[in-house]
Amino acid sequence: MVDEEGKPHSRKERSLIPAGRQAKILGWLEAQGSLSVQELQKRLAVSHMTVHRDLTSLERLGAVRKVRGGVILATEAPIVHANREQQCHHCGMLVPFRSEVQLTTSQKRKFSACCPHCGIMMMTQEPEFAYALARDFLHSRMISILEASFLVGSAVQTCCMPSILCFTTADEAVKFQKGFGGQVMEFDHVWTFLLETHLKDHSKD
Amino acid sequence: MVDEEGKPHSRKERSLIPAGRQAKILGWLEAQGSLSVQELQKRLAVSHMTVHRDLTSLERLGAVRKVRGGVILATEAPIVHANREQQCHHCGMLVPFRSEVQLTTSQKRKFSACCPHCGIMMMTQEPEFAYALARDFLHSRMISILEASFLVGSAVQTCCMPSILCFTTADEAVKFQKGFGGQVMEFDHVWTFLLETHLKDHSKD
DNA sequence: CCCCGATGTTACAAAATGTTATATACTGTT
DNA sequence: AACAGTATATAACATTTTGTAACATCGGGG
Repeated sequence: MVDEEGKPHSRKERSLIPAGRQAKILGWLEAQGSLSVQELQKRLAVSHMTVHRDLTSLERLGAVRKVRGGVILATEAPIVHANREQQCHHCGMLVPFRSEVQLTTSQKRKFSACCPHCGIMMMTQEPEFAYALARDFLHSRMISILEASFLVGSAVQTCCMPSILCFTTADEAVKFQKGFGGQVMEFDHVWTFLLETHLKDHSKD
Repeated sequence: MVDEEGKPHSRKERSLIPAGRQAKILGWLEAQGSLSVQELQKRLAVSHMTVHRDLTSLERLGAVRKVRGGVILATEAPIVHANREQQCHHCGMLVPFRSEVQLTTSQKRKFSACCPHCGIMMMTQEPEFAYALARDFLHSRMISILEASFLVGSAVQTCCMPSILCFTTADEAVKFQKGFGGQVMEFDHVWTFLLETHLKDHSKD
């Protein structure tokens, strides 16, 4: 890359070290959601390969997601994970598409659970899980488990007992409850409910 | 290649990467419900083909529905996500896991439909289809479509309109109806209902 | 001096985009 | 209803852009 100064390999006046560049990239991303490699190349005044190397580092850290043409924040990445033959990290059964829960640790490591029951239990036992997605029972969307509403103990059985179904809104949970019974709960409520249930179970023996 | 003003292939300063464009489209759709291809072409400053390609991507993810002239939000979130890359033989969309229908001809040839709507329409038009399985909406089992009960026009939208959900028993269909409305029908009833609907459409003249 | 890490350069394959041509659906007129 | 005219969608192709790999260059530290 030849510029005003001249020489192709003029690196002397780089204002930023790699860590500084990457911090800047993250800051910009927070502000605008996505950035193109072209744009970054210009802003940082480095070659496109250096940009790619920075992005690869950030991606390894789990902070961003490389997409063709640039980067987006990892938190905005579309969930397009194919449902492979994956085992629940709590009970070991194969994860059904319908009730899948994806958990992410603070170090961005990913785990799967077979249903909200196992997913929330994993969260109670491992504070590492900062973040989790659950699949909405009606629409099959993945939604934040913290925002979801749940129907506990309805007539619709899932893999684990009591069955816990996940809904995007409390309204839909209530509508479903009309036909199939059970108890509508928010996340915190399910959390304490499960803890109590399992404590009871354990103290029985 | 022409240069000066009207260069056919001048893409120099694209401000957004594909992922960014698609995010914008979704954002706008959230705000206004529908957008024309023309409008998007202008706003994003790309060719209509690029708009079409973006919309096709989003449609494959299940986020939007392409209609002639533009795109609408798949508001009540269509049941998304195909496990495999299989197309409905009736409408061509990717077959969602949730509402899949498998049809078998008397010569044992197999076809897929995206939902009971398309599946039953295929059966009305092709007497070859001796046999079909549909996926139960609650339990995700495949059951004989002839034995199933259906809930037509409930508040839960699927890929095609009116939405048709498939249940193993009429009892479950009725329970579901309590919360989400619609009309419970057996197979024959759905068959005539669909024929009437489509005849009406065609014989308006 | 040579090694090592970071960076730039180049080359090439893959993806994205635009252009054009053609098929398909709408519109309005008769 | 039939027709032509218009707009939109799709397909095929050419060009540009991008990603990756391999290698070259710079600068610092033993």
